[in-house]
Amino acid sequence: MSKLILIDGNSLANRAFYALPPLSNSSGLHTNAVYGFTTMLLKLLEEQQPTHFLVAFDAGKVTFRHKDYAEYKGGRAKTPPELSEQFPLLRDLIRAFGMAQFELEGYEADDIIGTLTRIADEKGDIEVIVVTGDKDMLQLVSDRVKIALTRKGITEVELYDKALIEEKYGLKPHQIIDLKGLMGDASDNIPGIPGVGEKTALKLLHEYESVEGVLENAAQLKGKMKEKVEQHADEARMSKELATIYREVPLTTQWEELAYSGYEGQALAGMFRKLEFKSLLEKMDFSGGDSAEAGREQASIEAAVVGEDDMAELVGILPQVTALHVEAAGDNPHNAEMIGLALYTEAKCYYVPFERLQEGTAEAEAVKAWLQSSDKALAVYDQHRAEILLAWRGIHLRGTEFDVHLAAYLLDPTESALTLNGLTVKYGLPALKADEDVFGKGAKFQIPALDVLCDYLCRKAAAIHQLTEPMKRDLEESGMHQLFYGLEQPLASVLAAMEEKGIEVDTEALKQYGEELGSQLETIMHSIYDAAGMEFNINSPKQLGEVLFEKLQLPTVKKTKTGYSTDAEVLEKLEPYHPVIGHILHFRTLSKLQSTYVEGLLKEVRKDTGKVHTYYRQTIAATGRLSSQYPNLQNIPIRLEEGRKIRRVFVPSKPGWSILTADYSQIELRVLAHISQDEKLMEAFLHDLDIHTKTAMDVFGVSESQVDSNMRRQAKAVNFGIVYGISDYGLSQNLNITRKEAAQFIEQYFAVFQGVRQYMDDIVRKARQDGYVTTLLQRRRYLPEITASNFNLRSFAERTAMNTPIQGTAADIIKLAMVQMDERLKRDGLRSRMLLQVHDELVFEVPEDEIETMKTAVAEVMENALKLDVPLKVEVDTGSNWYEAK
DNA sequence: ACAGTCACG
DNA sequence: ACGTACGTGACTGTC
Repeated sequence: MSKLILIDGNSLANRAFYALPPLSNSSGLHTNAVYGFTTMLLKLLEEQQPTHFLVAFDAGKVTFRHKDYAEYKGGRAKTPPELSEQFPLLRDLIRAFGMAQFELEGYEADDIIGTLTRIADEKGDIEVIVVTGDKDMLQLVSDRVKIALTRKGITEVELYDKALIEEKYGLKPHQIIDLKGLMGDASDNIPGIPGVGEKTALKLLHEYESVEGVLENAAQLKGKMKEKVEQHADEARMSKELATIYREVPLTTQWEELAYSGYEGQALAGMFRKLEFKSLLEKMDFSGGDSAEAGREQASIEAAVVGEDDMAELVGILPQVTALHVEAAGDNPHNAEMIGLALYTEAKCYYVPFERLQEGTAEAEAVKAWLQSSDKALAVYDQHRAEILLAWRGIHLRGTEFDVHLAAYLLDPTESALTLNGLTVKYGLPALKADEDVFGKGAKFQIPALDVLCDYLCRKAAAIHQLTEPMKRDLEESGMHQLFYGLEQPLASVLAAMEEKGIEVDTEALKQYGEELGSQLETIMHSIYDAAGMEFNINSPKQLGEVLFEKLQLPTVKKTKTGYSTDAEVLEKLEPYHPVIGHILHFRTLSKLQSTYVEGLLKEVRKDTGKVHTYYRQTIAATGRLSSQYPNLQNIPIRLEEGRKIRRVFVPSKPGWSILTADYSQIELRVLAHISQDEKLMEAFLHDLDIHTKTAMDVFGVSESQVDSNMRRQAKAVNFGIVYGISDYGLSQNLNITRKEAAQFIEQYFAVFQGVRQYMDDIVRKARQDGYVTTLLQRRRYLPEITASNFNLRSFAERTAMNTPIQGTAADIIKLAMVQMDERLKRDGLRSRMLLQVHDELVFEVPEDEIETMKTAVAEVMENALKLDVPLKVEVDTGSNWYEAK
């Protein structure tokens, strides 16, 4: 017996679209409907094992139903673009599944399906399952035909046969159209009889069988009901007609064309890769088939653990090694436990437990020398991390030519995982396990048996090798070749060196500061308990909320998902109401300093060196900035004097040396001036004016002497807003003014800085057109949500489109300066060392005799790192610690 | 693991 | 009308 599955394509696509959260691939295509559709198809194939398959689609805007009834489906919301753009993908997907698909101008999918079920009914010897979200289709149910109605979600369906319809409605399948004739259907704009809903309609049908039966017997009805039925008889007849599926569509399709014999793995895998359905790719087994190019099956690879006696063989094959992987346990490479190295050659892969390199044998030394030699071109995964790991063990890795991790970041900086496993999926390479699956996670972390470990790490090295060519191609295609080789890759080594060097912390001073904070906190804590009249955990927002808003009955300003908001903004508004508020604000400030900057920092100081070694993350921030961890040295307090004092504990590592800081002044606004070519803004920087004062003069239309501190403050906020991708709401929040006033400021700003307005308009348009924005150095960020119909998502993407080229170009510039400064220090044989980067600031430690040289050199390098049409300005300062150098 | 809060540019 | 300024990381409390 044959089994035919008929899919109502439009209905299912809609279902999937609204049932699933937004989802898009890296080129900005929305894919949630396609994803839902895919899971549905896979489930049907597995559970039903059909012999025939067809997906039917609606075609043409106007069907015969519109000709009969112009309002048909009127008032229905237009299909959002996020969905309509998925239909072509859906077509491709069905093709990749090897299934028949069909549409016919002037007919809807349900008419095609209705016609096929009629043919099946006549033909006999076949079972049909129709999959749809449309209850009307129940009218097609027969002995041979069942309807699978989607329930919540997408893959869950309820299978209706005659018995179930009888049980649920007490109706025969053909009476479904009578039901709809009476009750109508708001979503298709089918009227029915007003005031008749499902309950009444069913009662009437149980009594009179059909619409016609009800109308004939209208006289027997009572009161309002009688009136309604008589008045709307024509609507009822028409509604029934509209609801009736047309089952005589002139189909030319031959039965054989619907035959389904399964999909071809490579075609489907290719489609999944295009759509970036990573979880499906990983879950499904696409092996088999005759394709020589492996597919995703776990090919067996030649892998060997290098034992003490095998070192000579290893040394022999070193020239053939093309890929290297360094594995260690722990997130922080500065204190991670080394596991070992995997060295890949075309013929065989070698796993080298790290102990092999520490045996002091001639062979071990040869391997170390090889690692440090520039005379090779290896592919690696995360060169920066590998360099740090090896550097702590006295090995200075060189000769790395390509880094698939760093390349993956440039190709899509918003991708959060960037795991090797994820990359193999994306590039259709043999499956690789996730680290978590091999090592376990958190407390369960465990290094597996040697053979498992060897196999896994060798597979990693093989994957790195195989990813290299396609990823280089992609980098080239997106114009980021130079960014990679000229900037990011050299930077990785510069960062590793800075981090390994570390920065000295005066732990005694830090502890003393901690004690002062501790006694102050103690005092404030008691003041708070006294003022509140009770003791509670001030650090608990929940308890604090209860005290302030329930016990003390203070007015609630703002709420969070879970309760009352007690953040600084709220507390500042409450300050006049109760003396406890001021204490709480102060307590918060000091307790933050104590926990994060005293205790937190002390934990990160290495006992052996007395230094902290932050880990700069080069592949985290979507804009191209660095981030800093363990500890984060990019958010050390400065704005408030109390916190700023922390900076005193960051000191030079040698007596008599100084800390030198160099800040870019207004780098983002200068970048904006260059990108937008705005005349006024460029002129301001060409004359090196105080940009906020100048903005105030222009926006408020006053002379320099008339600009008071408040005007300057407001102008400064406007400038910030411009950089962030301005909105009146955001500015109004920041300045505590009304939205209208904020909108006025913005309008006045744009009236003066017309080039900036032009840039903002252009960049958003370009983002919509290309799906991404770029920095001056071609760093790219995709913004799939720029075309969203959801206002919030779209607005966010628009602001990001405005901000990313600015913030990202500033990041490009300081990165360039770092690489150039590193070269400069080497070239001039200076002893000064670069210690930190804080987005627009570099920190060095310098010996006394290099202070003047360095002041000049740093400013020169930073100011000329990239030539813009406005000058870059750098302010340099020195002092005995980070606090004094500013 | 997540939410709330707050430190920085 | 919609409701957020852009980009990060660390700590505490709570579930």
